Amino acid sequence: MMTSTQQRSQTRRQRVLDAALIVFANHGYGDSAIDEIARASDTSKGGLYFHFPSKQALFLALLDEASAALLRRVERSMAGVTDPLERGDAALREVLHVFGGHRLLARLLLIEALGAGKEFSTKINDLHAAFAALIAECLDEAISLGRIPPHDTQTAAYAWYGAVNHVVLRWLMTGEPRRLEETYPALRSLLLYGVTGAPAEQES
Amino acid sequence: MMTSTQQRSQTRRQRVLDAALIVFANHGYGDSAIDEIARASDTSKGGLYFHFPSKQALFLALLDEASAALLRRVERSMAGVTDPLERGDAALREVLHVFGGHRLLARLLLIEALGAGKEFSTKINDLHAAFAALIAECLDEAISLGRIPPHDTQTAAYAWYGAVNHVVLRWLMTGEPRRLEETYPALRSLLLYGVTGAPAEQES
Amino acid sequence: MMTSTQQRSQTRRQRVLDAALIVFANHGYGDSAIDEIARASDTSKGGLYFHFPSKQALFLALLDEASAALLRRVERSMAGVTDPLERGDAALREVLHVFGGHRLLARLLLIEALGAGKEFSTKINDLHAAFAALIAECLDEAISLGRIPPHDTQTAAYAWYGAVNHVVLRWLMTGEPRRLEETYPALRSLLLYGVTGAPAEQES
Amino acid sequence: MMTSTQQRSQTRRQRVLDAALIVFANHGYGDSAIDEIARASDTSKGGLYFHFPSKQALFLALLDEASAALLRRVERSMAGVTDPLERGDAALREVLHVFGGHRLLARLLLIEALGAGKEFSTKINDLHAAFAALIAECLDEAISLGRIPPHDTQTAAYAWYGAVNHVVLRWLMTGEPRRLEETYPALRSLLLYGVTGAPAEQES
DNA sequence: AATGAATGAGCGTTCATTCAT
DNA sequence: TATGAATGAACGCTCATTCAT
Repeated sequence: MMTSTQQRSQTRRQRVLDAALIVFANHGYGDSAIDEIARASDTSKGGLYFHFPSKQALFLALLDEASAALLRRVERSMAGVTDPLERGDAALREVLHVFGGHRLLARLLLIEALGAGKEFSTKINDLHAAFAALIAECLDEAISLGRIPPHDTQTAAYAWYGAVNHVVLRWLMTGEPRRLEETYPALRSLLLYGVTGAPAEQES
Repeated sequence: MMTSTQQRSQTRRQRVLDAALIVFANHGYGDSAIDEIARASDTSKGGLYFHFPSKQALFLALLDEASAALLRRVERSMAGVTDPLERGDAALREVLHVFGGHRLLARLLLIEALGAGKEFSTKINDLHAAFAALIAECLDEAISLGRIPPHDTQTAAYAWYGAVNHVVLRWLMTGEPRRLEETYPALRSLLLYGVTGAPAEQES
Repeated sequence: MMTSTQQRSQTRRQRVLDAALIVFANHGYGDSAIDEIARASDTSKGGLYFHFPSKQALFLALLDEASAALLRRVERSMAGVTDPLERGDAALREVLHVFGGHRLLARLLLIEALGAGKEFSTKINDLHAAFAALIAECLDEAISLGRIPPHDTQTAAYAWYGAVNHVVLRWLMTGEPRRLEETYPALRSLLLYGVTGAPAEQES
Repeated sequence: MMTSTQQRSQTRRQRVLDAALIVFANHGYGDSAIDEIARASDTSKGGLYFHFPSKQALFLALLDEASAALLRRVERSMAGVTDPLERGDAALREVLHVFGGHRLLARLLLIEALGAGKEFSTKINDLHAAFAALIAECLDEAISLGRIPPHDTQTAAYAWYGAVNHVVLRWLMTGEPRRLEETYPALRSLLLYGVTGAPAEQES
């Protein structure tokens, strides 16, 4: 049970994280000033430093939270879907849905976290690896079920995620297409059947 | 005909660009000091500023040069290949080959240029768009030849490039696989046939 | 009521202004380094920038303060003197007295502020205009009282102030005369009666 | 007799001085770049340094030339005028005439030369002293002729010149009055008779 | 817990001057 | 004589971090 003091502390901590998302996602890590985040969280610089020991730690905490939120939602959308390929499909839909609804989250994870320096690579690596594991698991299960032929599921999983990411990136940087989720059919088709398309329906 | 003074000037300009690639690719744009680039090019800071009016201009010139070199090589590898799908295949091989042989180039274009700030988005957008156009052209031609079914070639082209990029990214950040070009078969298969694999030979 | 923190902050702000007067007046605006002003105020560079957003702003604040102080003293010396010509006389005495006692203030306002660039012209213009207005007011009143004949009081007022300034300038640059206030009789006579001297007493 | 090579050298030297007047008068000493003067004189930086050993030397040469030209014209206008007070009057008219027709010269001598640093004070002092000597000589002669009563001619001469300067300054900084020479009557009256005006015409 | 004044290392940029050609 | 590439010291300013209150 939390005392009200602890609650207020948590609230403020969250306010800082919220502001940090906005500021970091808009200016990038290097061009974001602690001052601005403090101002945006209605806190003083000293207050911010009470909750986070350094700018780096704040950014890492933000990446942690953002990655975890994204993964949680994707995992939940996959839970309960028994067919492995449909599970991958659910992941695809959810990624597009989440990023499509959280432009800032997308900017943070796909753009700003990358160029922020080696200190953060690990975090981003972890996220990529977690996603790849999620997808690779689907593929491996599909293979073991004989639904798809065996292949290098590691590389395929990374490629799968990269394809999605890059489409999100285009949306972030050019604004096209207007609604990110419009890309779902094309992505689904490419990932399932490649550019050569679905196999001709049997029974010609 | 060039005077020897002009020749030395060009040489020095190139030395600066070479050093800039190394420094920017290793530390990122924000964490690279002009001082360090000057030192690495065996030049004075003032000398560097004689050739490039600002840090930003230097980075942009480097991005220009790197993008152009990459595109040139990929386009050359596609030239003369008549079959559109084989042309895409050639592009895939060449991208893996170039990046596999130029880790710094890969870091610069895939990692550091992204997070360096809005001023550089345009340049990176241009590169992405140029690649997408190259691939979309292959796909469109393949469609018009009846080799593959019609679909959203824009999105597919971005996804195609994104899949490749992300595999390169894994290689850059984790070192796996040891030789980037090992990913070629898996990527080729995924892009052509998706995760469901090549259609069973038809035996017409 | 001020907290002691705020008090110390005000103190430090004033220390910076004091040091700025010394440094700017001795080296001129362009040749004064912010570092030196910081050192002279027993402050860090960052501390200085906390109180003044730029070198220019610091110089402007200093000009503001110095101009206001000078004007305030001259206006006070004129207050309560009913005869307009005696009021002008009081202004003359006070200007010589203030500048004679504040060599740095004189250097700042008469020498360094002029050549510091167009950004500061406005400030100096304002000071000149305020002085001219003060004098022109005396002259206009004297005219309306019939004490002196009507003439171009604007130009006369600027000339009046210019005559004084230039004598101060000589004192600043050559050190002559030793005590600036020695110039009072000659200036008074020139301004009142010109080089042709006082009219022969009328003995009505 | 000059060889054509020497002539060309003199020409170029003069071109540099002409450009320097424009650039220094417009930006001030500190904010003028040697580069810009070189460009404005259709010369290279190295070429400029052939004629003048340093920026300081160039500025000094320019001040020398400008001061000498001004003094020469004023002295010529006074030559041949026998009445000492009319000689002062001629000087006044000529100063207003020269500055009124050479805004850049006026800026250079009255504004930019002052704040340019201690190195140039001597030059400006010399100019002021020369002017004061010119005026003081008139006054002394007028006194010895009994035309005006004896007084501190040194201070009066400086004040005389300062009054004129300040009116020129107002014209430079505010643009008023439109034609500088319009200030002549007011200045003449002030300098001759002071603010109390011409002695009442005899025979009232 | 929170404030905000203060610190100081570090950076991008400028520019008078030099010098090989 | 003249060119312009090169030098390097110096400067204004920023900002993550600290700390007295």
